[in-house]
Amino acid sequence: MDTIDRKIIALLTEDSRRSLADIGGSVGMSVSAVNERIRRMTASGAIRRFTVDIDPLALGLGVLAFVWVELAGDADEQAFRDWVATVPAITECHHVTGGWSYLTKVRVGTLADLEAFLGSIKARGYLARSETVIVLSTVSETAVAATLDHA
Amino acid sequence: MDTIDRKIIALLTEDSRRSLADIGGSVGMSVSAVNERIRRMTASGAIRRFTVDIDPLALGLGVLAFVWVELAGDADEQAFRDWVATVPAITECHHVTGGWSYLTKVRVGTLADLEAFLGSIKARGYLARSETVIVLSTVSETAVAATLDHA
DNA sequence: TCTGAAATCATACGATG
DNA sequence: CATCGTATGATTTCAGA
Repeated sequence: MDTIDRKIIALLTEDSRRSLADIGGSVGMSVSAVNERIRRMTASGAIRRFTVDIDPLALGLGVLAFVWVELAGDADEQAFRDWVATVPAITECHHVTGGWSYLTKVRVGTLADLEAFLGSIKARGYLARSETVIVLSTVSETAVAATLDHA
Repeated sequence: MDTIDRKIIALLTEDSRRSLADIGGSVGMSVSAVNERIRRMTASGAIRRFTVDIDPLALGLGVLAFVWVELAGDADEQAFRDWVATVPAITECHHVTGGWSYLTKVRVGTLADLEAFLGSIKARGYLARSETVIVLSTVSETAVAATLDHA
């Protein structure tokens, strides 16, 4: 993972449909060298996958919220984690420091959907308490490799 | 945006390097029809871009934190938003309901970097107060279109 | 890592329902 | 108007050095 790899990642992050020739021109390398580097980064897991960035609104997911969760004392933590992975509305779930156990990021279509979602967590008995913060607007939401200097 | 469009999005989210022929086989359509649909969704903004999903660790970004921000009473809110967009460490920034003004998601290499980052916010005079929550582990972090049923 | 050939693919176009 | 089949130019892939 050298400077050239990082530059390739930055270029692919911008547009992963760029041709190998195009990328090669930007980093001063041949098509096959670039191809080999991408293959290696994909194999090592540095590049997790080639994907598309979708506008949530296009999928009818106009409501974004963060839900803080404190698990009930008798809750099965592993069962909670397994369940989280199966719920489409939960796009992120992090185990965090501070007064709460988990922070989840939730995307749903309407506030009614959000209410239903919160109800389903409660119904499963995972919750000791929770707090929901609704996003009014998003200032920025960028990929991890937006730039090359991250000092 | 019908069922077939959503299926195409789901397939591209999994692997955007799939060939049009492959996708066409999955949705029962010709190469040209699939191509036209992808072109249309890209033009309309439903597909924002083709990109790669990068492992933050591969870029040396091993520390993830959420920072709650309450802007100072005399802070220039637009200046804050503009500044946020220029800081590589800030991967997300949302205007939220509740006791805080903004929730930011921050990725840095080390806790020292995190400390430096917090210092730079303070130095700019934006803050009335802030609270930092550090992520211990991430249970899930999926794309928005992971499935087709989001009811 | 490069060059060059071979295979695969995306794209454009006219036709069809 | 969306979809299709075909032709063509571009692109990825793979061999050998």
